[in-house]
Amino acid sequence: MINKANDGLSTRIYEDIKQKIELFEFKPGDRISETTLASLYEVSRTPIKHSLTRLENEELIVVKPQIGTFVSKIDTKHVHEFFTIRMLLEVAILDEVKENLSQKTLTDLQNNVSAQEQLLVDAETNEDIDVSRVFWKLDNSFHKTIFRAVKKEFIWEFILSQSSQFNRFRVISASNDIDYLRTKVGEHRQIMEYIMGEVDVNPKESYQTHLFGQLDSNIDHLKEKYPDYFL
Amino acid sequence: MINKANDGLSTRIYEDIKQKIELFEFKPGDRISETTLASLYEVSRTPIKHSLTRLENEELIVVKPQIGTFVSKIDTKHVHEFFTIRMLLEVAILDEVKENLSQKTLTDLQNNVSAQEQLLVDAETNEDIDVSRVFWKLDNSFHKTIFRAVKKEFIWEFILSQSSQFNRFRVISASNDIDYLRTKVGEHRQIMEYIMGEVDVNPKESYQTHLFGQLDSNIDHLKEKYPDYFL
DNA sequence: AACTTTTTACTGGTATACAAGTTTCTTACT
DNA sequence: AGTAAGAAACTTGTATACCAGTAAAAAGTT
Repeated sequence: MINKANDGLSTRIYEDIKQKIELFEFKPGDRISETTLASLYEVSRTPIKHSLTRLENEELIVVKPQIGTFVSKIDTKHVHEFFTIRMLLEVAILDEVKENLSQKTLTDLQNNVSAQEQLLVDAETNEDIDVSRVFWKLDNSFHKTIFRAVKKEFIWEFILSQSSQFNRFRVISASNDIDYLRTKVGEHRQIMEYIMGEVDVNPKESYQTHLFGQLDSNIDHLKEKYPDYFL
Repeated sequence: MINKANDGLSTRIYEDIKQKIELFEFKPGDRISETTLASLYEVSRTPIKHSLTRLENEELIVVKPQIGTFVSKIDTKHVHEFFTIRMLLEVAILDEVKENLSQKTLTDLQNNVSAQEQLLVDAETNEDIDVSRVFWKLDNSFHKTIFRAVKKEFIWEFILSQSSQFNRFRVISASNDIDYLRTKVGEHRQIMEYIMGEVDVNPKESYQTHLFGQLDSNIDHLKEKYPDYFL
């Protein structure tokens, strides 16, 4: 293998494998041996092992010595916990956002939510658009805007850095269940209206009631549909 | 989120190096080459590299290809951000704790805070006791109790798993500044009294005011004392 | 046929040799 | 002495060979 002055042969491989896992090209439970990957990428086992170590730390794979390396199954308990932490952090800053609401933040949020709602309408009549991909891009932007409004983007960055496990869950959720997206959009509108002072009820309550209920029923539904993907 | 991993050679080495870094046996900025470590532990570079990869993911070391491997300097921005997230999560559940306060939780917290306050008294008259070590053990127990009270221990476990960077800061803080500990104990009593309903003021406000101020002045003080340890 | 033993192929863990880039010291020249 | 070119001593990155343990297929035994 030619060495092309890279600071990142193993980094590129790491990112590629990670993407394959998150897009279910490598499915939960799949065996991915070091030698197989080495011949796939036409490198030796060394950079592969380096990549796998990082993926193991993110719990996207499980290495069983002398037995094999496997794509980890999705731990729904972890998904639920991640979701809880993410919710707590966001709700925790909402009042601060409300107090420091700038015009720019407001229009950003309004435009974003409008785009989300329009996407749902378009999805009804047009099968072609990649609803999932577009939605999660808007979703990411929505939440980042909120944290940026109080100069705490780092919290959102932190959440993203911990979301490897959740990402897979998100992919199979959104791609098949438009009702799930509808609930998320409703949630976003609710958050925005709370920030704008149009409603007084703290979103934390509704999170805890029907939104977590929605998450749990979604988990149950996906467990039936893809029983092999879950722990 | 904690990686249990295999209890193998490289895992033991990983934990040993990690401890050496957190206890400043390997100081921020120190060069720790793979070959040096290999001869130190009397193994080859392979398991060393495996360990270093994991430490690199936790940002406890920085690897510069073809140049060297260095113990990372403490990023005070990260410490501040970590502290913010930790505070937000804890404050976010306080009201829930207050509503579901059990007798056991209450006595656990009271005993814990009493032990902390007694420790401060003892520290005045007895130079021998390892104040730092005892305090942080009590501190850990205090916070874990709070999260357990609402069946959310996983949040505290999550916080701990992200605390590598913060741990080093904690070590040099506590070992030299009893005033810092005094503030922390006061903070703990305040949290407990809020949960007990004895005071109505939400601890979030006091966090934001003098406790974060205390943190910042502590950072400044440590930066003067150990200029080489910080970024 | 059913059970036990042995072989074989595969796995990740480790040690080692070499490649490629950086730094530092040495050497040669002015 | 001062400067610049060059050799030598580092560094981590990668490839490869071998080790130890697992598991399943193959062979032997009853």
